[in-house]
Amino acid sequence: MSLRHAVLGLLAEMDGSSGYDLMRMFEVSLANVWGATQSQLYGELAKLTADGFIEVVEEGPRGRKAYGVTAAGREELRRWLTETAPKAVRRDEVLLRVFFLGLVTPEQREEYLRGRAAELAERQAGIEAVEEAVSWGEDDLSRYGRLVMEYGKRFMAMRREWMEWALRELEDPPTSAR
Amino acid sequence: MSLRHAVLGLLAEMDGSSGYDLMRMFEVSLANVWGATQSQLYGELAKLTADGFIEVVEEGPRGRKAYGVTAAGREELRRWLTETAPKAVRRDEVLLRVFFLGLVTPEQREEYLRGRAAELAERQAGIEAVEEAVSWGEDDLSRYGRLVMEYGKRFMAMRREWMEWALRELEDPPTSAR
DNA sequence: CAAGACATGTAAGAAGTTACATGATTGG
DNA sequence: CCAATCATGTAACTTCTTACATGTCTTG
Repeated sequence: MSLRHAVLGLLAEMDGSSGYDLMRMFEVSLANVWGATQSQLYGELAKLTADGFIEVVEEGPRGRKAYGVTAAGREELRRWLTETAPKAVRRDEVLLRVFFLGLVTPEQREEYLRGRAAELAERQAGIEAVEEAVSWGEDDLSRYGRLVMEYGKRFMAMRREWMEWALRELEDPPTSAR
Repeated sequence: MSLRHAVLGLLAEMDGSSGYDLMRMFEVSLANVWGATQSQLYGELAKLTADGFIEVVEEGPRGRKAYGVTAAGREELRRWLTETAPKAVRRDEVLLRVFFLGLVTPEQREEYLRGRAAELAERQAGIEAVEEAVSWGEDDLSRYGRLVMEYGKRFMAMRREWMEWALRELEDPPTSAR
């Protein structure tokens, strides 16, 4: 139930946001760590309201609802952060496919890895664009967002290096039984 | 629908496996790239059979069913590998929480990062145990499994380094506005 | 003969995806 | 005035998780 806490956390740091505001936040800053669709977000806002963790603090034009975290919501967030352990979900379709690369031709293997490397380069460019666009302040979200951003950079660099290594490995296999 | 293809791929490389066999395979070799529960696996086997992608090739003791991939299954696998693009799911609860580290005390922040680092060390030990236990041959699964294993090692090393960096960063913040 | 491994399944519910559906406000 | 952006929601479907349920074979 992490989407719930992602919403709660975001709202705790940006009180008075609307679903639409949060959606953009998910797109730019949270995209790399926890994705959410618009549909999911609005649904979760409704559930959080029903559960008393957030409330509508203001209604604006176009039906805009600004939400705020309640005391119960803050407590829930604290509980989540300090009393529950994150579970590592290990699901990576890119790597899953590497497992089965023996089922295609050598050309397709190489094409695959090169394609993924290209995607990575795109994402790297994307993260750098965000880094420049965002005005990094001294608020908590900026402070910890920077840590996450640095992680993203290291992650992508690591993957790229691995892909280059894997390509070399395919070219020149280290056979013990040549 | 990647679980489907994970099962199909595994079965393509290990024809005649049972649900139980595949389950263990998921636990040891696929655990880091695509997790699956027992329940999901048996369900998927039933669906794959209904769709004609796999078939029961033999029935053994204790109700054991050995499956084999059909021609249609092989074609589906090939199609998936060569004609569809993997989608990068970006969901990492460990990093999500880093985003909200401003909501807890400095002690809790440090405790959090140290705790994750400890978990990582455990996983690293686990992967090394698997590496030693598995008899790496020259078959495809071994060949490409080794690539994935190397990725896992690099991934964990990267995370560990990042955590150490983040801990230093928290201790001694790089404030532009001191 | 008992414990442990082998072996398969079902059911209920939570979470996530995709597509549809609608309408208001604002800036050029 | 029209296009873009703001803004919220619903419905159908798929996928994933957790828990329950049952029974067989092998080995010491």
